[in-house]
Amino acid sequence: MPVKNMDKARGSTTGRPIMILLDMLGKRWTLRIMWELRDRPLTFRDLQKQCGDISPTTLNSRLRELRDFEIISHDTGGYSYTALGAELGAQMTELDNWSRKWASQLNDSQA
Amino acid sequence: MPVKNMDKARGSTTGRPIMILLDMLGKRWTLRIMWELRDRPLTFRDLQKQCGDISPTTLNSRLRELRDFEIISHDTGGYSYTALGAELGAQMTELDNWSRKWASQLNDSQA
DNA sequence: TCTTGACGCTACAAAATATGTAGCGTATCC
DNA sequence: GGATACGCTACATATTTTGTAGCGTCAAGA
Repeated sequence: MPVKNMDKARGSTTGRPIMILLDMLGKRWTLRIMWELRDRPLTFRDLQKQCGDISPTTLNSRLRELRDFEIISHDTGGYSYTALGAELGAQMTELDNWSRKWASQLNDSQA
Repeated sequence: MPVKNMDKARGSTTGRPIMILLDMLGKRWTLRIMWELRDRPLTFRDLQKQCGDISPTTLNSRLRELRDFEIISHDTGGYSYTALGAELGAQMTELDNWSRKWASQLNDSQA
């Protein structure tokens, strides 16, 4: 089942939600932005600082996409997850857990 | 705790595992490749077909990175997850579940 | 043995995407 | 009204990705 207003997603002609999601998350900085928002709202400038060397052009373009898809929203407190976005944000924590395990195993195999 | 041989990750100077992971997954096609491998091994050419219009240059570069990080391996059957990679692959299923919920909610809010 | 097919790639110029710096317009606080 | 923080936009440069072509290896079949 294709999704409305998701037609222009980069890598997908099917319109399948997972393809649209993978396409969006696969753009540079998108996952990082989701990660940085994991436990508090951040302003545009906060995000620039947290992400180090992201350009404002790119940051704005990612934030717009995340807003269009209702994963984040913007109000006076800054940018933060929507209710549904928070569930995706929770996956960031899973990735963090996995990455720690991964790092220790890689160190072992190189010891 | 920085990770050995992860120094050249694009977006991160810290060497923190999560940063390296987000950086890798944030490159175009990496998530898609992980997704396509979710329930069977695929050859290089299978992956090209499944991914539609990925260029062999990019595919090779992503596969190399995933192999270097021991997330996938390559043998006579094709490319497939390592044991640890499979745990990351399982997250792909979570993303799929989330994306379906997301799609139906987006459709509602646009109805 | 010759050919056909699949395999995993590499080369390289062109196109798309991201960067870095500068700075604009608005609002708020003193 | 001067200083500060806000969310951006402009635009030339740099990096990344694409698309097409094709190479070298191997194994099966005629």
